[in-house]
Amino acid sequence: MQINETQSQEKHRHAEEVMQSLRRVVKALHEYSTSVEKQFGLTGPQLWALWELNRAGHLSLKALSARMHLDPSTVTGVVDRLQKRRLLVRATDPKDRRRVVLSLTAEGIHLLKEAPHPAQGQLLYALHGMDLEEVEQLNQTLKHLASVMEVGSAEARFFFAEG
Amino acid sequence: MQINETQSQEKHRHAEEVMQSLRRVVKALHEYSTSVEKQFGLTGPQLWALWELNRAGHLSLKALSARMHLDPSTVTGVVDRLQKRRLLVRATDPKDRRRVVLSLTAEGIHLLKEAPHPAQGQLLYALHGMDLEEVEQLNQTLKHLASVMEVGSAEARFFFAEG
DNA sequence: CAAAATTAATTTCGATACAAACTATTTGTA
DNA sequence: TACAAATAGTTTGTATCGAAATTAATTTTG
Repeated sequence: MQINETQSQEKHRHAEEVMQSLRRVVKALHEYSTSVEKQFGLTGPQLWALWELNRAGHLSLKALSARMHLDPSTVTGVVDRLQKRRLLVRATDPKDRRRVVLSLTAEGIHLLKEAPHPAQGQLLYALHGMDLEEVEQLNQTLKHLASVMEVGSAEARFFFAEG
Repeated sequence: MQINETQSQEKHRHAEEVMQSLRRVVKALHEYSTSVEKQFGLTGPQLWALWELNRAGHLSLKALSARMHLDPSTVTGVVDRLQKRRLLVRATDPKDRRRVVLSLTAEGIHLLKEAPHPAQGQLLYALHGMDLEEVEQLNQTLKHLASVMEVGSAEARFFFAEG
């Protein structure tokens, strides 16, 4: 098991660096997000919510939060702020009165046309400066990483001890 | 410029998926973090701060926030909570009385010995299930991405319009 | 059909995260 | 040396984020 031992240690080292990089990427995204906020008055998540809503036509709050991979309680807050600015409306679904159906207002649609893509210009810009091959690789590997991490929620709790 | 046009569009598509993956990864990390919190009473950032402090012996608040890629005002809050739990102490540097020097208490050192690695078991677990080659690739590409994104703060603001 | 379980959304609470404003101290300069 | 500029840390204010508890409506079950 010599090889596996060594590999495990190497992965350990890589994990720390991957963590660092993820932090840096998230921070860069945040910086870009606040610069957009100054121009459009919308934060990243707010813009993202509008975008998903526009793409789908209308969505329940639960459906929206599923698409955004966010907790409903988080999305409630985001929607609150968008509603306050009259960019979307809440309506009760008559078929199921628990459900809240969200749809864009004309104002919301108009604003979206002027706003940047929510996939974050910072990221677009960065990917622009990379080889297509590298971009595809990144996409592929990140997707793999995400799916493995989602599955491994329970197992991971008992894993760190051996690392 | 046919090829470059096509490449740009493809990168655009990839950007959206990369964004999605990043969100999913961050969420998975958070989920792991809260599961650790239940066992050790420490959040991810808190554990991370202790870890960095232990590695360095002692650090000013600014130095700690630099290592963590976090704003000093954020770290102030994290340190507040750690100090309240007597896991570290603040001391004024006599050579420069603006500086606050942080060091672990015996209790903090003791707790660290039982705690998991702050690089997040979830991530370790996931990387464990991937080929070493893929892990190295991911590390490399993410590092590249992070550095390009950090540099491109200003340029990116004017880039999204053309995307 | 009535009680129990489930589901959708919200509220509350605490942590993270940063910008901007502020205090205190140190350094640079005129 | 006195005054301006820079630096370290904190405070304040706002947004994000999720867990846990809550409310209201629907579905399942006994």
